[in-house]
Amino acid sequence: MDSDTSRVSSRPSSPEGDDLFLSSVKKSVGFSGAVSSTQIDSSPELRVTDLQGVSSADEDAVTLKMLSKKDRKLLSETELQSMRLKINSRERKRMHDLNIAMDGLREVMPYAHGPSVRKLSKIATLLLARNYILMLSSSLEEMKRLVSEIYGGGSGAHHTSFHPSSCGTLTHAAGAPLPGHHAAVSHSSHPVHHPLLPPAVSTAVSLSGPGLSAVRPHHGLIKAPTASAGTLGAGFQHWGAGIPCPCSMCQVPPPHVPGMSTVSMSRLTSDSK
DNA sequence: TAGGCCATCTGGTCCT
DNA sequence: AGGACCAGATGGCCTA
Repeated sequence: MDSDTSRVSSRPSSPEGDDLFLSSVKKSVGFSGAVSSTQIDSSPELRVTDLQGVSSADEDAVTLKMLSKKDRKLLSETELQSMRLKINSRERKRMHDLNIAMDGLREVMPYAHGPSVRKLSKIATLLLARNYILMLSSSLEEMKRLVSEIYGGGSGAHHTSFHPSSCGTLTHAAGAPLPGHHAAVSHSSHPVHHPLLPPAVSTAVSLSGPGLSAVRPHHGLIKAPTASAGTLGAGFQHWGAGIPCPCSMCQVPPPHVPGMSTVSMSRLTSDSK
């Protein structure tokens, strides 16, 4: 959702000017080593976004990286510079890939897409994604429960016939939402259709959530979370209709929404050492 | 002008 | 050894 056109265009997350920079560097600097690596990389005009095409510099960097740290101290300015440039290039590429992934996440988020809409910030994207996943998980659970009640014939229709319609699940599709609930959501300019709900109960996934109070609302697109937004850890919040209901009946933990601690990221676990 | 967001550089650490 | 990952620092752009 590259909605922030002005910003995106003026400051693309993807280094598209690699070739241009490469040529400019070759021209103006020529890898003579006359300019420090800091100067080269920091200068907008001389920024080298991808030096992997520079075979000579690359070879130097590879060769130099085989040397010990002691040896590196003895390296010439040019050699160190080449090394730095290559490392910087890799880091840029890594961050570029991260931004691509972030854009991909934005695209699937229930948020207004369009050239006139500002792009979600990274933190907002992550938090919205989290809330969205929680909402979907809750909805799925509710679906399962409903299906089991319908076809299972169980007597435990604990609240199929009566339940706050604000829960925003299929159970309440025919009901009118509670005023309070909707008031809490109402990103009315960016309605989001609940993936499991008919348009009549479509809702919006709010960014309000743990830590979000510190996130600046995106320039009017995202209403600043109200003080009513509690912590997710204490239970689901009423981010809005369609958001997991906090009532005792609905407050079923999502079918194992993997928290950060359980995500199979060896890196994360190893970091706790 | 202040503050938010971002890209980039950089040095360090960890993993393969 | 080489690369990935991370976090701090820095500076630019944009909006309120």
